Amino acid sequence: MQKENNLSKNQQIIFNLIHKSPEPLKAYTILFNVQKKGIKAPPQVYRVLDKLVEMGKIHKIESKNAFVACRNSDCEISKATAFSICEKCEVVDEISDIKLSKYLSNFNHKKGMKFKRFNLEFFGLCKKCA
Amino acid sequence: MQKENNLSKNQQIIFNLIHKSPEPLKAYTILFNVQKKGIKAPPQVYRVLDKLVEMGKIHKIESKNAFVACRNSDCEISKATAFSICEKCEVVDEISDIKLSKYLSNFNHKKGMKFKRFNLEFFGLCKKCA
DNA sequence: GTTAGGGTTGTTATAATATAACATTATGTA
DNA sequence: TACATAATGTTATATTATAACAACCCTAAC
Ligand SMILES: [Zn+2]
Ligand SMILES: [Zn+2]
Ligand SMILES: [Zn+2]
Ligand SMILES: [Zn+2]
Repeated sequence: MQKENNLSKNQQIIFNLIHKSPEPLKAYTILFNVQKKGIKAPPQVYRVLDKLVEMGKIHKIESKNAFVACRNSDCEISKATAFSICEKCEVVDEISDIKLSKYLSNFNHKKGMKFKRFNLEFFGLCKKCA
Repeated sequence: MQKENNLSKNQQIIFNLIHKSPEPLKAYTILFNVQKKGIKAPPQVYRVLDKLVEMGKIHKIESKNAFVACRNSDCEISKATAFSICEKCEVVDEISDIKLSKYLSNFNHKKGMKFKRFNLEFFGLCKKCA
């Protein structure tokens, strides 16, 4: 089994790349960037991405089909994620706001559905672009 | 200019299809279903989908790349959307909760970003599947 | 040490989602 | 009419993601 924080070779390569990127990375951008390290085909990238998401090391920005490293002590394994996204410069920040997270985690659906997880994406203009 | 609630031919065809569907529809499912009505190519579908989203008549469920009709008086032109998604049966419901909507619309990012729009997706098990 | 199982990797092919680019046709309005 | 704008039609292609199968590397049990 995978020891905590002990990533396999490909996982380490791809996580490093995402972690040091200032912006969300798309799967094929990642592929292009790791081909010199021997990762040659899409399935290799997507497998690692799936695994890293599952571990809470990265998150998928659904509206952009792109991936960012978790900046928030691995987000309880990705159960509660929130992002701000600038519509102009496309900068993405992970929001870590305990109150917001608590509020949403405790939100109860009228229809009695029990939530295990949420993802929230805010859009607007960042300070620089406003 | 487009009069309110006055959709063009293709817009009407595609909106009707989505509106009467009990579940989110994907673009190519829509394409398949409207080919007998003369809409033959992907760009025709995607153009209409973009327009209907812009009008707030439908919403895109980003995590599923699928579209649902707005059940909530057109959601202030899609500025504030929230959905519950069952991870087992995949049923999707639009959440209309004034308090939640107010809370999120008034949420202010620490970094001073001014939000214009948000999308929230909750995941869990619906009553039937729980 | 051998064997069996799980996790990871490598590889080819293909499926599914989405857009570029350009020509044409309708609709509203000056 | 004549112009502008929105909507449509069409071909080709780009982008995102998965299926399917073989090989390899651990480690734990026998
Ligand atoms: Zn996180
Ligand atoms: Zn910006
Ligand atoms: Zn709505
Ligand atoms: Zn269900």
